[in-house]
Amino acid sequence: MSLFPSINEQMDLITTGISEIIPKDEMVRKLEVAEKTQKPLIIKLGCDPSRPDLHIGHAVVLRKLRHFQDLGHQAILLIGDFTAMIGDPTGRNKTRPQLTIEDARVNAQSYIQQASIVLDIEKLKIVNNSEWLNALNFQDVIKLTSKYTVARMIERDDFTKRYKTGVPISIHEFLYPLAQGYDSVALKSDVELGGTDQKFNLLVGRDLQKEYGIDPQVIITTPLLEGTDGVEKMSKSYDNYIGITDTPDEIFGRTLSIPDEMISKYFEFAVHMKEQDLNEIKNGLKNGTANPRDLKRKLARDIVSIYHDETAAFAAQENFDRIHIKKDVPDDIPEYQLSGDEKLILTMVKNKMASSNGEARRLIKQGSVKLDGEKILDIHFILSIDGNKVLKVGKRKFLKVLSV
RNA sequence: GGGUCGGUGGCCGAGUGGUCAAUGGCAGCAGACUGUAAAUCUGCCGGCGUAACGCCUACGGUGGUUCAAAUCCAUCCCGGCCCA
Repeated sequence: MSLFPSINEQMDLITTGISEIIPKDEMVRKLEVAEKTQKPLIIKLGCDPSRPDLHIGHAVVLRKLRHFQDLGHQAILLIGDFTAMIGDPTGRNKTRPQLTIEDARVNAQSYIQQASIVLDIEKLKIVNNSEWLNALNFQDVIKLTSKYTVARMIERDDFTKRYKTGVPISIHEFLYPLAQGYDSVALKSDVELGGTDQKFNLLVGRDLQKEYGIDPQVIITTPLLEGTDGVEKMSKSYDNYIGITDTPDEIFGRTLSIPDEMISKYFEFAVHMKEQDLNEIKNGLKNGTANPRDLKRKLARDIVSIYHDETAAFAAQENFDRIHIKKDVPDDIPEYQLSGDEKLILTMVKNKMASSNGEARRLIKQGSVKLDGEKILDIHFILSIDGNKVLKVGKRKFLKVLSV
């Protein structure tokens, strides 16, 4: 009995939902060796604990790692606690902030917890790269740097750009790809996963393994999912993300806001829909038989279902309809106990419906504040104790004001 | 080490003695519209108290000149580029 499914079956799963696999025949060869020796392959995925908030864009590659777990291989989640102190320059036009090891630790815990929604945490091996990178002495580092040339390093787009436009590049940033590559040496990884933006770093790992006399890793890149704006890659800094830990209402609403052209890409990579169903959707969109609105609602429900469950998905849809279509009040809204007469402005600031008194006034003047459906335009309005009321600010901030 | 240019609000970037809480863009927020939290248009967009208005805090740090400084001077810190 083999530990693994057939090579073909494995390759089918491995090659779905990815961007590139380099080189493909080596992947097959490694699977053959695994089959022969009955030893699982070591699959490495590095994570950067400088940003602990996972979104469904991260989930694309996490799910790929999960695929390898499901095929019986050894998945390793590498926490870049050491490299976080360097700061990954990838895709940046400026130096990334460097973290302290303590920050990195705390973030890593949160990362792992969120990742466990996607991964089989029981079978997952988690390692910190400080384990071996801390142990390197200066001589080791020099040896490591001697394996790579400046010319190859500045080939990288982001470095080239920064160099040309006079944005500073610190020497330590050159060390990041080398450190990440050294991780592959230390782990003797057979495969390393990463987003397409990680291609350079992944390839460095492959090169370094060769230099250190290790069978070089295959690299698999997954596409970067665009954010809800459909343009920039999903990222917290663009505020176009759907967080893994977001509430069902948030996930639902944010998903609906993606541009129509993104629908099938989201089904493919965020939901990992089966090819057959996916084709159906693509065709429906192409020849106009499918309504993008309905597809998007399904997409939103599917995504909520992944990170919560189906019941939550339908509840979120109902809430959404109530607020945006029927312009009604959602189910659970925060409550606030009024203890006496209070200026409306104060209530708004206290309940974080406005960030300052000035903003609260502005909101009132702009006619975005409603009390029990009635527009309040007087910035001096006083909330008094005469029964419970619902305060609405903007489109989706609600507060139940209790007064007894 | 030398030369030179620069450090402005969340970000980018104008401003070079008073009319500057500081043009413009991005982001953010609100309103209208929409199948949508998208797109578009309009408005707002440092803080505090208002009716027009006032006050406080801000233009790398510190100290100065001046009735008056983001703007001038001194000094320090940080960065880019060029030369060595």
